[in-house]
Amino acid sequence: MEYDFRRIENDWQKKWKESNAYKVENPEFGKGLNKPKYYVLDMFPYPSGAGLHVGHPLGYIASDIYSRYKRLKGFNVLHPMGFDSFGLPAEQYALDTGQHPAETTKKNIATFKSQLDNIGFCYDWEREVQTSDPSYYKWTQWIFLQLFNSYFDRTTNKAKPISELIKEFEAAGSFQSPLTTSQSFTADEWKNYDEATKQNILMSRRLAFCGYGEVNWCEALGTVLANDEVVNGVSERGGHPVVKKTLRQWYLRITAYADRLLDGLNTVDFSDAMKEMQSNWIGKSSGAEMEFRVGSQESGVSLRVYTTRPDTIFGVDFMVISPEHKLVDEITTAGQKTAVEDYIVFVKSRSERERMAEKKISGVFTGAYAINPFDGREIPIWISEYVLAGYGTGAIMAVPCGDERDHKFATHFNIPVTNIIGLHYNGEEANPTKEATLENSGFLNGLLMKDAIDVAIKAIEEKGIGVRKVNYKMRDAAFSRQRYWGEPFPITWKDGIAYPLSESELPLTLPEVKSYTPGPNGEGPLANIHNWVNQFESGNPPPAGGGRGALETNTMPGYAGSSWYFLRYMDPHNDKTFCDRKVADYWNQVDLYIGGTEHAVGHLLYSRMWTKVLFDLGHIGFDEPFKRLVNQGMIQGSSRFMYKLVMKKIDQVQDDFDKRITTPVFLSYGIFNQFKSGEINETKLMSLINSHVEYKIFDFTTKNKNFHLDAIETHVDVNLVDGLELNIEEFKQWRNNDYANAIFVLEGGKYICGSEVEKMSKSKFNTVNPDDLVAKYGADTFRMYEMFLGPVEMSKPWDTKGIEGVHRFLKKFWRLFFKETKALPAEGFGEAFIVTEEEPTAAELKVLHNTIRKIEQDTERFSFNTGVSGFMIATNELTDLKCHKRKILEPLLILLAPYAPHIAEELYAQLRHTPSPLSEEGRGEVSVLNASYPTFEEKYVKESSKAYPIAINGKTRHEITLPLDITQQQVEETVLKDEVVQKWLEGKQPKKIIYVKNKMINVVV
RNA sequence: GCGGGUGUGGCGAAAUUGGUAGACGUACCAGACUUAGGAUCUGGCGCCGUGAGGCAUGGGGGUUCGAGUCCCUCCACCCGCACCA
Repeated sequence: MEYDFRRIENDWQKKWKESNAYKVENPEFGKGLNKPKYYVLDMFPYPSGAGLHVGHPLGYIASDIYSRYKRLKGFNVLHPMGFDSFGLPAEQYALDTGQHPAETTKKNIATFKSQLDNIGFCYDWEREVQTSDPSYYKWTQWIFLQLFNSYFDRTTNKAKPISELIKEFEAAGSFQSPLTTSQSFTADEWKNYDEATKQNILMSRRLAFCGYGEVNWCEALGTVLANDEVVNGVSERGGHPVVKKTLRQWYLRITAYADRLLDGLNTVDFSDAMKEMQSNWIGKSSGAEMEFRVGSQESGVSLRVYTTRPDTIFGVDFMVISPEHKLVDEITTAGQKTAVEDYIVFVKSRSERERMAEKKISGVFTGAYAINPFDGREIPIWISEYVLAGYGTGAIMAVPCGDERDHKFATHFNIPVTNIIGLHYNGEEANPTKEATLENSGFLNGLLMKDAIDVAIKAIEEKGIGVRKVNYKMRDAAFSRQRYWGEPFPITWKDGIAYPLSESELPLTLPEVKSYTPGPNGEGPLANIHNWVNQFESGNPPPAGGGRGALETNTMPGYAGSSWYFLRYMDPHNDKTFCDRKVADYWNQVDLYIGGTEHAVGHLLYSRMWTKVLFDLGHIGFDEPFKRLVNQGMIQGSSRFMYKLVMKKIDQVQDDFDKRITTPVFLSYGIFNQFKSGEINETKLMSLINSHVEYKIFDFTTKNKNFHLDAIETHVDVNLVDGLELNIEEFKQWRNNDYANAIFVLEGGKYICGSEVEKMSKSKFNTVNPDDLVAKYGADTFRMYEMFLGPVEMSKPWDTKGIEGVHRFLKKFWRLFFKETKALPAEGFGEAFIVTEEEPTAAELKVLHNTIRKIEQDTERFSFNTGVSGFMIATNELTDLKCHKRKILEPLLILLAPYAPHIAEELYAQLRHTPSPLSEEGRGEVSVLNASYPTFEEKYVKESSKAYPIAINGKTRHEITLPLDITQQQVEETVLKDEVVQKWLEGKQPKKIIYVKNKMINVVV
């Protein structure tokens, strides 16, 4: 009987669904309370219109194997899936086509789900979450209100309800609480403030707050973006230009958590690269902030700088302030006014991108001088782009002998350099060392720089001109978007004061709209829906109405819903709370989180922060969401190119003269290269083409001087190419027979394509759809092949070619159970089934137990590629042994079940002599899903002897089989007696014989 | 520039602690069985060499009885950050 994967996979997927085989119970409701829990999570997908390609399931398959493995190992495994279904593309699509984002999202989710189900994942779909579902975003809004109603208490480093801050203000004013806004007040003053003042002060302390600030505005998308959504000065999605703009926005006070986000990295198992990316993003540095008096004593103007190297204070040769600095106008002298103004104009004329692209040194002198507080030196103050307004104080003290940029600047503008590190500075380039002994440095002379840092800070503090200070690169996260397709803020505004909706009013659902175009003044589309915006305004009947003002018209960003979804899976249908505390305590942290590196600084930081807030407020019992993170590599596309002949007008780069060629002509890769290199000229090429066809394909001759022949590279669908060879017949039918008459200039009778590794995308025609592969080879083959490609963490280009090998393996595995005959015997499967009840031999048991050990180890350490190879080896060996014994095959099936669940389930059922698919009675009881993992037993794989490699001076020359319990002396005797060894010794006496038990023997001459 | 990663046959890759480099699979070559093969099976397959043997894990150096693995140095490619004071 043949391995009929289509029938098997259909049957079992249906059965599993009917029997709810993947249902996961929470302990309260189910049995199995005594099982330990294990939580495996995939980064849920954004359901794009393009559907899944073969790159997506890589991580899903790995997590699915691991989940199934853990289940067989006796764990209660939570392995859910859902959809991150709010977001820009659906809305952009709505703008273009008028289709409601909810509609397209629904359609896309259906596609994704069917694609995922095809592959046979063990998700409990009853736990599915969709971030755009009101029953889900009700709780996203609820968590937002927690953030809104909390502040970060610096003394305990924890979030606390804002009501406690109010109590504190009422009792003691602002003085108890360090780091208040610039204004400080007494308890009495607080009580006398009007409501607006009070609310303003409170707003400046909330974890989710609204304020004015510079944001990344993307005109093309009509919205602001968070810092991690801007890449190289353009939007991550779409690559549109992004500019700085001051707007009223919501923010998350993630900076308050900077230290805890950093410290938390020590408690989780993430890759070094991932931890590094996150800590770079947070960008903590410590040093001092200090004031320099500008000009004379009487001026009263001072310049505040931030430095990590206060030890270099005597090496300050100039100051630099950013072009946007507040003091620019104030300190610029009359003489420098024009120069400074010109420079500011120049800076403003350049976009962020240009600024990044060319790093030329530029700057201008203000004419003003600052005074070094320790030696009274006059220090010129310059303006330059290389000092950023957004970091530190927007001003620096420049120490050219120790800082590369300062040095370049000094050299460029001929500013004299003070050397405070003696021979460590060579006059040519800066030396940023901390190990040098200070010179020319007043009271710091003779100190090692790294020790002087602290001494200097103390001196600065004693003088009252500055303080020790920690700085972060990370900014508070912009949390509002001027879009429709996102969670509405449960906030109304009245007289400039934000009022939260009450919990019972959630979810605040999105209104139906007809148009998705933005509202006035950079507001989102919701601003146009007046009924909706004013639903809580007086005029509407209570309780909703009541004069509470207009709703906030921004919506939350894409990362809102994904910042806590892992909690909702635990308790997805709870309508009393986002996740019951007892349930959260049971499932606890995600034990294993699998996803791509692209979320290193966005999603991961946000969800870590939200977890910490929910922890601080007592809603959950852990403050890191993900115990272990594994990053799957990206599967790149392997693009294929064809070379199409075109006519180009002389001097014209772009062309549309294709029309002049009446029949498309494609050059094979080699011909194309020869043509490009000039080995083949136009005339020769024409003759090559004409030898293929009798008719003329050009409506003019190449003699026409205004035109010349050229060939351009175009993508061709990788699915039409076998390796590099184009399937010409299939190609002719591509795109509705567009190329039915195309002419191909071949090499060696074949059309060879060019190739290149690129990102997998529809526009490059290099995507491969898992559905096609599943249809052709089956889900089990597909799963195992994806794993067989290489280590999960590694990026690699997709190549369909090797899939045959994995498929052959499964067929061979099948033949351990069934005789392969053409037709099904009339009675059914019985005839072909060749499994026996015989006792296994030692050799067979050895194969089995070696395999148990290998698969278990490889699965544990995420080495699925070698795991698959382990199955192949076992199958090859058992085939050679002609082993068809149940006692060997049954445990083997359990090992295989996580990797290839369908075939394992089918054969497991066959072993139990039940008809397949299972009869009603048998269902559930015999499923391989509920089997228990076989136990490795050392005794079956123990050897009594080993074929030792014999090396002479480290080079393997020979092999001798020796018992394992042999002594060094016996080894030496046996080895020296050996003829081959004698030959290599050439009569000399060995200096030493190294014997490593069970490894090797080395004879040193 | 800084940080992280990777470099092994024609290709994807193995080698878990320093111990027979190239498992497993593809591709390719030869053969068997077949009306047929995109089925299956057998054998070969790092490079040079008829052979003995020599050379091989990006290059160079080192430690060691022994190095793909450890150390130093250089090179290439990929990813992330990029004037962060």
